[in-house]
Amino acid sequence: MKLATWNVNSVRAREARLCAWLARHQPDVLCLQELKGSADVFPHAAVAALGYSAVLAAQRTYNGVAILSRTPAAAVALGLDDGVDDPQARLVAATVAGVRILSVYVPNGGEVGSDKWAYKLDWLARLSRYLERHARADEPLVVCGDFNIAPEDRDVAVPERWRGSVLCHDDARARLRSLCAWGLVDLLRRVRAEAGIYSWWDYRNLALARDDGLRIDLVLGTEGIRCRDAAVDRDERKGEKPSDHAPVVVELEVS
DNA sequence: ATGGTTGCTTAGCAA
Repeated sequence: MKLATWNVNSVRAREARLCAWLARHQPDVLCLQELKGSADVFPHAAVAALGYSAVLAAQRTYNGVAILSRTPAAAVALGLDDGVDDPQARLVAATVAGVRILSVYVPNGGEVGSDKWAYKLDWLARLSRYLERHARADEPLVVCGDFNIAPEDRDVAVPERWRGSVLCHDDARARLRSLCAWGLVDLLRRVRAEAGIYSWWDYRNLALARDDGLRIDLVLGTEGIRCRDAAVDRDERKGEKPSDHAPVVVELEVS
């Protein structure tokens, strides 16, 4: 199974790029984050013309996640389903070809110490509880998306500058480790150990030209998911009107 | 260095 995850930073602004990318790479599954629009603005017809169907958790203006697949998704579920009154569309789950797939957009967190920061840490704890309630570590499961966390310093071009920030803070990293302790591994790190692999570069300060990036888009998998290959499509960050994130592509084997 | 850029929505917020 070829699976990719991509924060598109508005699906409307990225429709042409999204369709071109799908046609070129033809993944079995593509998880999207930051649709930034209600369900009615999603380009269902355009992706259908390329052979994909999409399921989404969407809202106006902010957030929004989707799972696109060539074989239709089953058992679609939206949100964290924990009784919390939370209008933010940050999780969609579906089963494709026997694999349970979660497309997640973890809160950015604003500034450390802010309300948004508390929401981020709480959201990560709620995601851990979601897995405990709705999933099993001994079944094939992928949790992928924009985690807004660089797991380790090797995932950051200039670790000193980002130390203590919302993307690198120890508390956020600890929540991610807790999530993984349930039974998930960072699949890219099963096949690539080197530093210098990033998935997000700020639009500002010529970050891409200086390769001043962070790897905050992750594909986590249970033991039954083997990763044969993983890479970031850095070229997709270049050219006219790119997202500030590049797609992460993994080749999986399900056992 | 509290800047810088992009997108949504209409000047300000979020990232």
